[in-house]
Amino acid sequence: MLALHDTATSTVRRLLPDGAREMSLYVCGPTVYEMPHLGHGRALLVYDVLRRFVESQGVAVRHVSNVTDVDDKIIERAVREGTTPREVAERYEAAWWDASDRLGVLRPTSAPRATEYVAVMASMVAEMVAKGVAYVTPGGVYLDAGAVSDYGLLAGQPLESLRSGARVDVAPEKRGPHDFVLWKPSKPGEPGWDSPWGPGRPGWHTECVAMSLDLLGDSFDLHAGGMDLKFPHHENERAQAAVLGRSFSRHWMHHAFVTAAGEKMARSAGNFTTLTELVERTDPRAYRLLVLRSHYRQPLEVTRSTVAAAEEALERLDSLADRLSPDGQLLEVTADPDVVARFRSQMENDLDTPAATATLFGAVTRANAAADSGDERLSSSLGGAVLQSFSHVGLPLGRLFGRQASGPESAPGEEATELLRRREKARSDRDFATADALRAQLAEMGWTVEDTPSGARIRRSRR
RNA sequence: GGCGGCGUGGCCGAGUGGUUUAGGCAAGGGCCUGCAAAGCCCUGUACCCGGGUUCGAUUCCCGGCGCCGCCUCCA
Repeated sequence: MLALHDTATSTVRRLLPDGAREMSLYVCGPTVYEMPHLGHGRALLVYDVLRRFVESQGVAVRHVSNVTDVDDKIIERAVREGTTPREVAERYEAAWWDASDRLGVLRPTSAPRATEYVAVMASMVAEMVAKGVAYVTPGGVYLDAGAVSDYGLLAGQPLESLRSGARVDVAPEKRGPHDFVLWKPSKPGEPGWDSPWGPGRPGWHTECVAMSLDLLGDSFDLHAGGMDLKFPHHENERAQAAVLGRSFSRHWMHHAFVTAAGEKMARSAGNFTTLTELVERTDPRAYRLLVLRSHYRQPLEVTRSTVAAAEEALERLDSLADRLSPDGQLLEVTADPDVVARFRSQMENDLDTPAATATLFGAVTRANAAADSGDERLSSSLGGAVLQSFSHVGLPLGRLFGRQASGPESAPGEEATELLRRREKARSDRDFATADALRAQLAEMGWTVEDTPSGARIRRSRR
């Protein structure tokens, strides 16, 4: 059974009860005011791997992830560009899903937008005001954090030691330093909705509570997001749920960041590479492999060179897949049960994807060795376990799945085919000078030729 | 200032009180090949520094040094 690190208890503990057939998952989604970057890509991949793995074990996943489409940053950008917040949000939401799709990430089962939930959020705020745990000021409606007995659980330290206002001014109307805004007034011209507290918009922390409770129920299995969301965002979500008497998430998962030259990659820091750029430049599966080869709670350095190394590693995997199954059809073989079991138990141990992929790479070597020595049964069962296990975490193997497979460059054109045919002829005539010249010509065109016992094979060269 | 984490061979990245040990990429040697490519085999005496515990520490403890994250919007 899958055990996962839980931020609330700082322990690795079982995620689902025995015999569970369904899992409910809430992942905090993006604020759509800028292009998604590599860090978002890692988030997308980490939770996609989790979801697919759980599903491969026969558990259905209800996966909700929000899109924040009303926010100060969106408004700022719209003002700067002389367009509407709505146009900005639509543009970057489209970019988000496009990048997600290209990474091979499953869409959430629901992806609600903040603007679609304003009424629900407003009534939630009203409920908190009615209960006397929230108060109204000219600068907005605030939740009294003091009303929550265990406020600060996810922060992992005493509240007094938090440096409120150390880096940013505390709003003067706040009664307590940890109080946070539930509803903020809109200035004229900004997006706003009518409310008992005047035209305004909901605070960010209210969004995810409203959506998760509404779509997953009062109590659900897992709430997830980046490390930076632990506090205050997730803490504040908990606070609202607590105050409303809802039990909320049973487990909290937080993943570590992508770093660039050791520093956190962030849109606000400006040190980011766009996800769109990555998936255009490389095989998106390489990024998934890179993510799989590190642990989700450790920072991951993503550079051209680490991505390139992942592409080479992927090449090794694809080669095996093609060797065992040149037509791309998964072989009807018994996947080696030891490899499958080992992979599974490593995955179940807090998603130990580095160990699990190491197991698979070990099986790749053994599968190739078996194939070299003509043991087809062994190589297929080992290789089958590799292909099956990787597919369970969203990584289909074989060059048919590579980026070239879908592009215009995927298949050799007439010219390349003709050169290859002539080279085969020259080789059978033992005219190696001509054969080598033709191979060089193909290399010029970006093709690598491999001679196999069953004839020559051609594939795209790496540059 | 508080809290959390990190420092591993050329690079990325796991892990562990001692036998053989991640794994990938890159590099060198070999096998295979007409030559290659792919594949297989072999090769690196890595664990920030200083103490301590121990028969033995990269792994545990203490003290340094360096780096990063959160406490503000942020995956």
